[in-house]
Amino acid sequence: MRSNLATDQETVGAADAPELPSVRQRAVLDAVLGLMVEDGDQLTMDAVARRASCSKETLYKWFGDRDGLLTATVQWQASRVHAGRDAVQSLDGATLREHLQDFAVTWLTVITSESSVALNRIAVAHAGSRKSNLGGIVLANGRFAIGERVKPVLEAGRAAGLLAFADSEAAFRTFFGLVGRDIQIRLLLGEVLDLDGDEIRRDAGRAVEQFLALYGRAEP
Amino acid sequence: MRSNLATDQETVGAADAPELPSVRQRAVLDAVLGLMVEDGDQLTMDAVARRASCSKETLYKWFGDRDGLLTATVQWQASRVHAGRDAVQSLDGATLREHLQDFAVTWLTVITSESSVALNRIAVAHAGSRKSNLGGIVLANGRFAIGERVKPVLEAGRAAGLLAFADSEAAFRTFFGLVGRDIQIRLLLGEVLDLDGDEIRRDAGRAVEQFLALYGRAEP
DNA sequence: CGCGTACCGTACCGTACAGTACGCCGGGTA
DNA sequence: TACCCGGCGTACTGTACGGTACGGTACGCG
Repeated sequence: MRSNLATDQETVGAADAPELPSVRQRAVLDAVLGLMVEDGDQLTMDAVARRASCSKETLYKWFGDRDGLLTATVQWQASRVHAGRDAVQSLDGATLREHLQDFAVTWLTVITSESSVALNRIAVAHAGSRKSNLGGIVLANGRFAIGERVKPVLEAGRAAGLLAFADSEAAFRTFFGLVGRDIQIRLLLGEVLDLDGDEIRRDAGRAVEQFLALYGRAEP
Repeated sequence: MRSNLATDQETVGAADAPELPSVRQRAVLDAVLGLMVEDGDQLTMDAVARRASCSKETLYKWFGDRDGLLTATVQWQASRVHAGRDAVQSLDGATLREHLQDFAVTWLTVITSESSVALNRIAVAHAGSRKSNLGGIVLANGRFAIGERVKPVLEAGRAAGLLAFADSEAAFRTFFGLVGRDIQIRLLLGEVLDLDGDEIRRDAGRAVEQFLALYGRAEP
């Protein structure tokens, strides 16, 4: 069921069928991303077609309509973010810390990236008008995806006697708050923060320490 | 040239001059708010004029252009949020807790309100395109305004030996994160959360306890 | 070779919406 | 009474943009 029999690509990203885009289609989606980042409101179908050197008719054939194109773009961007799902075993305090640090760094890197900011802006704007659930998709691939990856780690930490909490969702949300703080909303509202790698690592470290201070147990 | 009495209202909310709107103008701005909340993208100048029973020409006369109207609306909404600035004196542990609880409840109430969500959506969407700094205004009246109100309390708490921190801005940002967590982004992206008063109070209480666990000092 | 298919480029259509022009009314002033 | 003038309603203009139609080109296949 893979691509490259260059025949009859159907509408991509249409709600249920996540049928991955062909190479050419991915190029189009990258063009969309590029336009979003450069100038959020210059995202017209004409501009996309020009940038991607394809015809509008092809865009409509592949993606149905403008919303379809945006949806496909969101999913394409999402698909290259959550790379690996890591199995958790044998946690000691150091590896727990390490895992959490990793998550925090990853998350901060994502939300401070230009493409994430641009994408979230589009999705937020879209959420205002009903129809076409871009916001839901972004949430599912961002906030909720990371939650589903972190919670098993937290639970493993609890199983190993390193953490104490009743509700892993609540614990995760606290972690989320400690990591993100006001960063995302400030970026979305147009403030320029540019954190470099060091700053992100420092921030992540602080968040992890605070989280462990709240939920950690003295290691046996 | 002009008799500057109750006549001759100039353009409102034009960048520098915060010249507060007249009663009639406030009614217009309320109409804008109403439209925003009801259906974010139905916010056309025609719709506003119809809703407020005024002519478009008047809108343009008063507010210059669409951005001016939006800006004035944001400022109008902001002006009725931060009601009182409370002088801080004689903090003991209980009143510190109480103050923080108050801030947290206020903030959660604001960010979960429909008008705030709608307004932030507009501002975020606007921040994508340059020109007209709606995002900055929202930040200044939201995130930063609350920060400026909380930090003196934190510093008073430190002066009273109840809190320990080096940087009040950093401490506040942690507080902010603990209070807001993922709520605002989820709402902006279209999730429906509707927290009632009880839930907000519980949430606020948890955040305050966590903050004090991180920054509190055993009271002498 | 002719035929179908996939796609590009461009011209085109309809509509929505920001912004403008103008006629009319009602109330304040003399 | 006459006359301003602020503001209402509505009709109008220009344009940007989503979506469609169509001609032209390259390529694979019988």
